[in-house]
Amino acid sequence: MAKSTPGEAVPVRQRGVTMKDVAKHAGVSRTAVSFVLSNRENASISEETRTRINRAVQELGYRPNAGARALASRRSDWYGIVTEIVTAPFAVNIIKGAQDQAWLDRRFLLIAPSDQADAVGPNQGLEDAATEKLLEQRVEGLLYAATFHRGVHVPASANEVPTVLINCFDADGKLPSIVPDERGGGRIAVERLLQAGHTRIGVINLDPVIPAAVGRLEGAREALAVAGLELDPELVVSGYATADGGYEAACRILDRYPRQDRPTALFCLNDRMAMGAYDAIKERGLTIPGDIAVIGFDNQELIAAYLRPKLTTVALPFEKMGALGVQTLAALTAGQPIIADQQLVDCPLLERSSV
Amino acid sequence: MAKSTPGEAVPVRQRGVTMKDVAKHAGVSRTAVSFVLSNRENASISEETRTRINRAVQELGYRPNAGARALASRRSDWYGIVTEIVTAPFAVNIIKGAQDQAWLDRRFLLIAPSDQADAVGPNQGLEDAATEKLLEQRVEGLLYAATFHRGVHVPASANEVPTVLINCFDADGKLPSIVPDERGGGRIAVERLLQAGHTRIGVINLDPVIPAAVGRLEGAREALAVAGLELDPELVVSGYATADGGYEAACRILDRYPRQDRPTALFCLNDRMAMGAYDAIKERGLTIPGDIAVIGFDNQELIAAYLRPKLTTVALPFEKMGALGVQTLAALTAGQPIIADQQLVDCPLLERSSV
DNA sequence: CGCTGTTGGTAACGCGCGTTACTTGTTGAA
DNA sequence: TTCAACAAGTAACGCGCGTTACCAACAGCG
Repeated sequence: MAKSTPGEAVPVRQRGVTMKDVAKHAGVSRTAVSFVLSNRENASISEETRTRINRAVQELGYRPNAGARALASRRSDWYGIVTEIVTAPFAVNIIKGAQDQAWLDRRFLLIAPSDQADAVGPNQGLEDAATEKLLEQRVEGLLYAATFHRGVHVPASANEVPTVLINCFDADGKLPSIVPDERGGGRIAVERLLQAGHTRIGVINLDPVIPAAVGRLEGAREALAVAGLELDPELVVSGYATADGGYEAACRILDRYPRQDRPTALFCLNDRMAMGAYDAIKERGLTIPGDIAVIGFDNQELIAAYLRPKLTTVALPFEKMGALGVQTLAALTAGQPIIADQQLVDCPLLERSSV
Repeated sequence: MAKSTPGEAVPVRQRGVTMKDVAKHAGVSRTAVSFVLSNRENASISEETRTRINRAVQELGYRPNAGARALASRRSDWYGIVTEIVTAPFAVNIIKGAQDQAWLDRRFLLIAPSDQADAVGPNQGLEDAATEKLLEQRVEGLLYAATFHRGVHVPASANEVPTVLINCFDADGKLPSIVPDERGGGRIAVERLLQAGHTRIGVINLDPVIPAAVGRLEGAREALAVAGLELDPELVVSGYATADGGYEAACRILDRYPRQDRPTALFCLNDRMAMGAYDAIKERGLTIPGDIAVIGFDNQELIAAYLRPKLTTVALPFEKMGALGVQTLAALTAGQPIIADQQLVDCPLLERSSV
């Protein structure tokens, strides 16, 4: 492999070229090479030897050894992220956002999978396996990312390096976290419906105890209050967070009232349920948004963008949360104090065609 | 941080505990500690000092430094994967499969993002950035993973370490790859429809030139041939690989024939198009699978499992391909010869309710 | 002329660990 | 009693690099 084909344009990389080789080839000391490669300000190297060294680097195809560099400099430029997202990729854009940001900062993001059970539960032992592995790699900071917004307990060893939680928060309230502004999202959704003239709005709710449900519903109430309205408890129905759950909940709401009392809009607290609601509405010969407007939450692209009509929904800012997580971590590792224990990220409204 | 609270049950980890500290604490040489920790067979250490060392490790909360170990032993236990999947997470289960397998093998998978343009195109320069970074980390092997089955060019530097392609293949035909058995998938889909009694089958095709379309269609033809049937070219319509594309294509097929000549089943070459086909069918007052059976491809969970009725489809074996990629890479790095240039992985049929 | 400051480098140490070569103490057989 | 064989460990080197301390040559200045 990597045979030296004569006449090749690309520099032939030899395996195992070290700084020493570069130094010899350039006729200087290894120290000089190190100085040039790390662009030291105060080191005095003449322009001529500098170019000679750079040429040697090119000719030999030298590639720095990140591990050795980390060992000597005592900084790895690595962050670690522990996440169940690899297992349940709903929120994979968190990883994308974090990756991109880390890449921009010239840092490596080590991704370690955690079983969902591990991340939530108090079961010590297995729980720390991923964290432990990351610390063995001498990551300079840790991120924990969850697929859905909730409280978690992180392993104790996370205290050893700066740590930031993404899309979840520390149940013990000690670590900084990045979470979606559920309330703002709920507010903006209902505001949109109000603006379209709807005053009788049905809500298809999630399990009422989870942070997402609590926040989004609270936001909905706020928006109604501003318009001088109240949320009719009868119009709020809960169901399983699935298409079937949404279908059933929508059926209950739609069939409960005579035509003139029927809600003219449905706020579905996630897109999967909206998907089911679509079916219930269409089955009854009603049109979207003509007879019933529908607004979702989550912006699960595969659903929202492909439903017919396309679903207007509130987006969970996964990518932004990932990026912000890395930025916060960078600030922390740079020694800056924690800004806030819980940073809220906007959930923007995505207008499509269902309102 | 990590303050020593007296009376704490958990061992208090001190930052920067090294083997030397462990050795001192146990009253032995650092070499002895190294021998014990790496479980050397031929090293002779008495059972008593062995336990003494292990105790010291516990008490001090020693954690090995993976980087230093890699430097000294000249093996990193790291694989790198370059992928656009982080950007377009459709095939994220490839990463999951690879991760899990690597984790089982006690190896770390470094994930580096590649822009889609980079991975395909011949644009040198930026193209290699991810690969270069990974090689700087001294990964022992490289994986390249694509979101959809196609030919790619990998950067030249990939030659320096064993390399395996996942869900794509080397356009130059030099590197081993893991790809889905599209033809087998097409065959099994049509076999299922034939078995259910359908003989007049419409096909909603993708862009006819991509490997997925070619293979799946070929498989469909094979299955029909076994039953003594031929694929009616008129029944094959292409469209954009979206729900809208599927909707339009399905409309064309459904409206073209009088009722008795209408196909009784649709083979949609991906699930998104099946989603659109559902709408076209329902709009015409037809039922699934009563009037028209539908079978998809890809098993995009968010769609297939939530459509009503749930979509029977052929799964792309992302997770398996990821795992097999790592296994193949492990074999290669262990010095075994390449088994085949292109390993096909089965696409299993997932029975739901649309046939 | 001696002195100081600057330019352009180099020698040498250590990061944390794997590994080889070597030492010491003990046992058993000749 | 002597010597080989083994058990139980240690000293020392080097992996590839960052970094500090040092050195030589030369210019400028009084």
